[in-house]
Amino acid sequence: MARPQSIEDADLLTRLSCVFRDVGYEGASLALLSKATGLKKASLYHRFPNGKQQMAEEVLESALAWYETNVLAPLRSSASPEDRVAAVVQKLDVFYAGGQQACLLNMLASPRAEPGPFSDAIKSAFEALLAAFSAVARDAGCDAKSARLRAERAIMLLHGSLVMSRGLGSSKPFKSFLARLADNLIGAATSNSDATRR
Amino acid sequence: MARPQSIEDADLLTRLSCVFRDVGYEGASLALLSKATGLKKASLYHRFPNGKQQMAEEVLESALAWYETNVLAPLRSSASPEDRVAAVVQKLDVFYAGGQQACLLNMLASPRAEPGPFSDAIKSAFEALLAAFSAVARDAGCDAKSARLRAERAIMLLHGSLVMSRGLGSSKPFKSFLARLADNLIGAATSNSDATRR
DNA sequence: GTCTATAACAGGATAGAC
DNA sequence: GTCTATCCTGTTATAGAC
Repeated sequence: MARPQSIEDADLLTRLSCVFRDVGYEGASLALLSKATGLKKASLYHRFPNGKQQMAEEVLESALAWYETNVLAPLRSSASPEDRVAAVVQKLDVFYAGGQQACLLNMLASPRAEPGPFSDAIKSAFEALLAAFSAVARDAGCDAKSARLRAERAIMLLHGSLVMSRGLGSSKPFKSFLARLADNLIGAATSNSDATRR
Repeated sequence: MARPQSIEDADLLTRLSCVFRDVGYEGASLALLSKATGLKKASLYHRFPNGKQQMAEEVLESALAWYETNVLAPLRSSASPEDRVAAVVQKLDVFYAGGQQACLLNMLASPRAEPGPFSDAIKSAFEALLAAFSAVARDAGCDAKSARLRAERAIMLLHGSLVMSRGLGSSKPFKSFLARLADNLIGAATSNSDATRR
């Protein structure tokens, strides 16, 4: 080609992602996105003909692909539950930059129930993580019901810790979540007696 | 006065609050705020000379006052820990409309660490809730350290359940959080042995 | 593929009539 | 106190040169 891309697709999406995660969809102006990527607005439109919405869509898609590879797949591996969770803890720490980067699922969520261009992707992302966490808890000895409860709780703790970290301006809540994830998910899983306990 | 207010302050703040909670600060355009309140833009500026920021500030202030009266004060009352938590569960269900309304602490939070006009209020709101939850856990028999961990966990679960409810378009996660709050906060509080457990 | 320039519009904010 | 009308800036989006 005459003129090469001045920035690779992957890098581009990463930089766009940072903006959306920092300020959300409405807050992400083209000026901001342009500055973050080093590309002028017109160049961004060349890469993303449908504008900001397409950028957010591809950023989300890319993030979910990363999640699938680095979080969901390891959770489904044949390693021991302990090893799987330990690996995922590492990846989550990277993905959320130690609690300093918010989650797109929160920042791109739609008002109340329904519509929004991202609702479907967000919903299925939650469901996929729920299923993957449930599976590892079951493999650790939980019955189906308590495994699902633990998975649900783990997701709540993940997102809650991110919200709290952002609100307090400290990564401590997120770090604390990571430190306790294994225990929450697969600790003392005696397959019974925990459906109604903490 | 010649012309009476067409809407009372409290009602006005409630309606503004709904918009900010639904779409966040950036997403809350004056057009949206105007439609939600029935007041034209100029009228909103008459009530809030500093514009949108002042609206958000007063909405936040008002929400925190409600929280103080209906959540924090009951948590500090002299009733039994069980009764205090039960009362708060009721109030939280109302405040978050059964999980259908997001939390301002999440929707008004600033990018990354620092600045933002709401950061300080948000931070101290988290700290106040942390202290109040801790106190009730201590009164239920937890030692200081595990009480604080339980309080932190409860806040994570609260906000995580709200994020999850919004993402899934279902109030189930929030309802599930409410159902387990008492157990998480004051269940089986034997004052020891739970600092490193789930 | 990237840029400068600009169009078309929405957003926040104000002036002044009633 | 509320309104209509208006201003100005920032935002999204496109055209066309290089």
